[in-house]
Parts: sequence; structure tokens; C-alpha cells
Amino acid sequence: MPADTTQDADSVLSYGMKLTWDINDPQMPQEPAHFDHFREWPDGYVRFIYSSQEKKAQRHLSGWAMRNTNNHNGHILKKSCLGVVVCAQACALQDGSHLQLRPAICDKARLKQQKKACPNCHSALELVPCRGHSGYPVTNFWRLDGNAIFFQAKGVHDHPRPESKSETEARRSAFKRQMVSFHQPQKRSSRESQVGSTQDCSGNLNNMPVPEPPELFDVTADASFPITGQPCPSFPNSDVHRVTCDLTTFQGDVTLPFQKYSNPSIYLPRPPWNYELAGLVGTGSSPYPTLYKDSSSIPDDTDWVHLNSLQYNVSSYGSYERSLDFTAKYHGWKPAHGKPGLEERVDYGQCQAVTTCPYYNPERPCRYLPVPPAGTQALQTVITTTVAYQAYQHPALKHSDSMQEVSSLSSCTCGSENLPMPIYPQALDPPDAVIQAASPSERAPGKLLGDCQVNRPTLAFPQETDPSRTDGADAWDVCLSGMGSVTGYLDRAGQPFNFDSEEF
DNA sequence: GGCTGCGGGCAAA
DNA sequence: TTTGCCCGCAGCC
Repeated sequence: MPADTTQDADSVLSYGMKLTWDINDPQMPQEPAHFDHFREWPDGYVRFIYSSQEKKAQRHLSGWAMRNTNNHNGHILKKSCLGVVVCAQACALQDGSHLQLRPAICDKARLKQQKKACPNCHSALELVPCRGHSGYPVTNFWRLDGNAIFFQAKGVHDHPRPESKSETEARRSAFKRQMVSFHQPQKRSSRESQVGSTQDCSGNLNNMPVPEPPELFDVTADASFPITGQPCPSFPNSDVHRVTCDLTTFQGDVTLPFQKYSNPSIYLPRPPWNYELAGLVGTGSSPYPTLYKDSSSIPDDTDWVHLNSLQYNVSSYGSYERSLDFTAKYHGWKPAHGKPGLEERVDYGQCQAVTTCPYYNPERPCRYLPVPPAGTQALQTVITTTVAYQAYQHPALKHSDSMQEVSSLSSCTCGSENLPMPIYPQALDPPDAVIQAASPSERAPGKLLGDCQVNRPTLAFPQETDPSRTDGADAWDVCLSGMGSVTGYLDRAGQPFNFDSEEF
């Protein structure tokens, strides 16, 4: 049973998995000695034990769009995944990425959402249901017991990650701000124009200096769609770039792509982005600005560096890569079908191979392969995942052996993306690390690699002996995602980005 | 308006 | 009996 396999793997890393318990147990582990760091994107058959003081756990938050499901048990909150909303035509955005909206939790709102058009191609939107748990949606269970919040997930999400809740909220709030700032000047100009103009005062957007077609605006203007100025959800005070984005750029770099960057662990996988990062790695940019006090702490081992560059892409694979693959499958985009596959759009070289490397085992991603003892994990994981990948000879891999190597490595690292790490709060100091990560002086583009880095089990890589690396995976998953937003935006827009780390 | 939690009720396995 | 799912309601933001 997959759950067993996964649990074996997770038990090495997650405190919650170390203990034997089930969410339905009459008696839960009493007074856990440690707690897991909150994980925004739990995936697989995992269990975590959060502190009852953990705000996000208290709110039963999840990056996935989870809706409440009645399990007729007042002590256990059950939620099921709604999947992700994508463009029915699977249109590619300007940067090659794809639309992945967060389904509205409310049924009514969700129906309304699906009636909207794709902000990019105006095609219909499509809800991709989650079928990761024996054909049913992945379910999450929450249970408060004593000073601990027990979390158990059942199923492996078989769809791309949607926007996280924070992203969606941030985007909406940003949109509202934009609309407010947009209409206020309009009113002023309208009043002014009334003096010597026959222009109607209906506030029609056609009267506005918006260079885009009104219909585009109508679509884009819906708060349910990503908009330009997509804020970095993890950075509530990212008004700097919100402000710099006006309505005239709504259709510019499309909003959507930008949205994607808001969470590297979710969206970075897109080809151009990976490509950029790969280049950054090659230029010597530190992949660990958020994890190491200085670049000198980074092992000089070229393989290590190489691996990290892959690990960056790993995230991609573990999330958006899956998305791409899923989308491709979902819409019959496989190159074999004679249509240009995603990987055929651009020659991204090695990185593209990683980027487009799909996993063709939706039922059991490599991440759920058994995890060997800590000392041998890295190597063995590579081996096993290599085998796994060889099982499916992706067209892109046929081009080069190195590609295959890369894919294998990425798959192995991706495999650990969602593996929970044992969290020992007393041994960490996430805020410091985060602050460091958020330091403007540390905004080296390559730091995004840290996201992947931290999402890997420390035990798997002997190089990671830095005490500061004993942090929790998901704390980084969240925090560094924010960094992804920042760096992503910086990389693309080249604009200064100020924020504070209060949310951390 | 939307999110969230709760709970009644129904259907299928 | 269990599980999944629909629906309505209320509180909250």
C-alpha cells in the first residue's frame, strides 16, 4: 500500500510520522515532545503533529484548495481537495506557463468562477478535480488534541498546485487596491471632462486610457483572476511592486506568469524561469543565500552545485512540472500526439529537459519510493529514481544522456520535496534565517534554489551539516516561496522590491 | 461575497 | 457501517 511506503519514508523525517497514530485513534499521542513545522503543501499519505499554537494549523490552512467535508465526527475536521482550475484550452502564457487558479471553496463561488473566461485566451475555464485518493479527492484530517494539532493526509494530489490561499487573497486585495486607485482618478478626470465633453459618466472603461481591449479588461478585472501587480502573497507589504503595476500592464507580462513566480515551489518550474536559474547557477550565484551566512559556506563540490541547480528544478518537477505534464496529458499535449509539446517550444537544453520532464506515474510519484537509511539516502534515491525514469523514456531524454541524468536527479530531489522534516523548534531559528533571506542585500537571484534545498531532508545530504539547516521544511516552503516571488519579480522586472518579514 | 465550520441527509459500497 | 458528497446555515472577514 502506498501509504505504508510513504509513511516509511516520512517516518524518517517527520516527527508526526515517527509516532504511531491514526487520526481516528481513540487516543492520540499525549504531549508530543516535538512538533512539525507547518506544511502548506502536504502531499501523500503523511501525518504531522503541529503545535496547538501554530496559527496556520489552527486555521486548518492548506495551499491546496480544500473544502470542508462532513464526516459526521465533530472531533475530526475532514477536508477534501477541490483540485485546480485551468484553462480548458491549456493555453500557454507568454512565458510558457499555464494558468492554474485556485478553485473557490464555496460551491456557488466556484460555479461562478468556472463561468469566467481564461484571462489569457478567453477560453473556458476548467476545473480539474482531484482524484488522488483512490479516485476520490485527497482528504486532509485535522484533530485538536491537547496541545497538539494532528494532521493526516490521505492521497496524492494528481493535479497541479493551484494558487495558494495567500496568493489568491493577496491578489484580490491588490486588485481591489488597483481598482480603487484606478477609479478615483477616473472620477476626477470624469468630473473634469464633464465641463467640456459629451463623454458619458458611466465610468465606462472605454473612456479610460487603458490600451487594452475592454473585453480583456473585463475578464482580467475579475478578482478571481490573477492580475498584474500580483503581489507576493508571503509578503503582505509588497506594495512597492503592486504600485508599480498599473492597469495598462494588465495584459503585459500577463499577470498570470507573475502570479506563478510568487511561489517558486509551485510555479518556478516553468521553462523560462528554470532556464534563468540554471544560468544563474552557472554564473556562480549563490543558491543558498537564505541558508548560509555567506556563499563560502556552500560546498565547492561541483557535483553539489550541480545537484542544487537541479534541486531547484526539482521543485518544479514536484509541482509545476507535474502540472505541465498533467496539463499535457489532460489536454492531449503529449508530443507523441503530433502536436508540439511543451518541451518543443523552445530549446532549453539541459534545463529544459528537467523542466519538461514529466512523471508518468501519477499514481505514485517517485517521491514515494522507499527512503533508505539516512547515510545512503541520497545515492540510493538517485539510483531508484533513475530507474524509475528510465522506465519511461521521455522524448526529451532521448536527446542526451545528460538530460536523463538531470531528470533522474531532479526526480530524486523532487521526491523529497514533500517529505516532511522532523522539526525541533527549540533547535531552530527560522525567523533569523528568514530575515536573512529577506535581506535586500541577499537578493541574489539564485537564492531561489534554497527553496528546493530546504525541502530536502537534511539527512540525505552530508553536505548539509550546517546547524542552520535543521529548520523545518515547510516553514521554508512557505517563507522561501515568498522569496521566489521577490526574486522572480526582480529578475523579470528588475525593480527594487521592499518588504518586511513580519509574516514570518 | 467568499471562506469556514457544522451538521442533516442521501446514496453507494 | 463507512465513506463521499450535497446542501443549508451561521459566523466571520
